[in-house]
Amino acid sequence: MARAGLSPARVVAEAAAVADEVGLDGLTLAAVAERLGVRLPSLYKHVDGVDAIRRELALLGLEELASALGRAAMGRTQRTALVDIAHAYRTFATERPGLYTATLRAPSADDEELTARAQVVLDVAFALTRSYGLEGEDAIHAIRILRSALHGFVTQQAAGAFGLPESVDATFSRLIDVLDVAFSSWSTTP
Amino acid sequence: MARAGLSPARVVAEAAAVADEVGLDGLTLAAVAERLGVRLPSLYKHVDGVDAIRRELALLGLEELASALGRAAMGRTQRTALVDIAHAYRTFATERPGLYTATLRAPSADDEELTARAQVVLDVAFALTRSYGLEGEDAIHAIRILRSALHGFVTQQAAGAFGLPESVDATFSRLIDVLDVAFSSWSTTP
DNA sequence: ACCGATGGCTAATGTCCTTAGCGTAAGGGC
DNA sequence: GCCCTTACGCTAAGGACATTAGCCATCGGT
Repeated sequence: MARAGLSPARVVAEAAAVADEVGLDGLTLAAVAERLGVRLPSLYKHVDGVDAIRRELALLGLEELASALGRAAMGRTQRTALVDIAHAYRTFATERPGLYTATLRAPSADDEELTARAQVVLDVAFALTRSYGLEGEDAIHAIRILRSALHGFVTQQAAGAFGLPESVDATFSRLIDVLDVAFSSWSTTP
Repeated sequence: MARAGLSPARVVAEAAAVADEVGLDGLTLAAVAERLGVRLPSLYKHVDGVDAIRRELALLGLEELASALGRAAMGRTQRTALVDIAHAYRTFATERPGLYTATLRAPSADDEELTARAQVVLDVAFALTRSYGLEGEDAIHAIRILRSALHGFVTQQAAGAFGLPESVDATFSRLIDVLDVAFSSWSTTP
C-alpha cells in the first residue's frame, strides 16, 4: 500500500483542473480521486469535503485573478490600464473557467479570508478608477459597472451566447470604449 | 390511491417555484415531488427527468422574459425604451431567480424550440437598437453589450456582491445612462 | 359496463458524498 | 538502528438523489 504523496494543495489543484475541464457544477470528488490515483474517501484526509474544496477554489481563483489584474494594471493609468485589465480579466475567465466560476460564489460575510482575497481584486479596480480621477460614490459605481460589464461579457461568451465568434473581439473592444468614455466623462462632470 | 391530478405544466410550474426558492442548482426532483404530494418516480409520467425539466424551465423563462420585455418596450423608443426594458429585465431576474438562471444555459444549437424562444427576446432588443438608428454590426454589438451589462449586474446583485444595498439603484441608473450615451453616440457617428 | 390508456405506486440499481474505523508507512527521539 | 507516534490510504457502511422496471387502480370513451 504505497503512499500517493497527496497534500491539500495537490488535491485543490487537481480539483481546479477538473472544474476547468467539466465546469464547476460538474466537479466531483470521485473524478478528483480517480485522477490522483486514490480512492474517494482518502481525499478527506486533506480536505473537508466538496463544499470546502469549492471554497478553496474560490480562494485560489481570487488570488490568481488579483495577480493577473495587478500585473495588467502595473504602470498604467486610465484607458491603457482599463484595456489591459479588461483583457486580463477576459483571459483568466476563458482559460480557467472553473476557477473563475468559483470566485463568484457569495463571500458569506463572516468568511474573513475570502473577503480579504476579494478585497485585493477590488484594490486593483480602485487604483484604476482613481487614475480616472474618480473618488467616493463615483468610484464605487464605476467599479460595479466595470465588473458587471466584464462578468456579463465573459459569462455569455462561455455560454456560447454569441453566435459568430469572429466579431466577439470587436464587441469587447467597443465595450471597453464605452466604459472608457463613461469614466472619462464622470471625472470632469461630477 | 387517489390521483394527484398532475400534468407536465403543473410539474414544471412547481419546479420553477423550487428553483426560485433554492436556486436552479438546488432544484431536485425529490423536492418537487414532495411539494406536489407524490412519490418521486411518479414525476416521470409527466416529464423526462431533471435535464428535461431544466430545459422546460428555460423555455418558460424565455417566454416570460420576452413577454415582460415586450410589454416594457411597447410604444417607447430610445432612452425611455431602454430604461423600461432594463428595469423589466432586472425585475424578472430578481423575482424569478431560478427561472432567470435557467434561461442562461446554452441553447445547444440543434434545439429549435429553445432558439426560437431566445429569438423572441432578441427581437425586443433589435427593436430597441433600431429606435436608436443602429443597424447591422452596430446593432449586434449594442445588443451584446446591453445583455452583458444587464446580466452582469443582476448576477452580482443576486450573489450579494454589492455591499450596500441602498445605492444599488443608483448604480443601475448610471449603468443605463452609460448605455444610452453609448448607443446615442453610435447612431450619429458610425 | 367494459376495457384500454393513464397515472400513481413499490422495488431495485447506480452514482455520489460522508463518516467510522482499520492497518501500514513514514519520521523523530533515544 | 529501533521504537512509537502520527499521518495516510484503505474498506465498509449509510444516506440523498436520479432513473428504470413493472404493478395495479382509476379514468374516460364506446
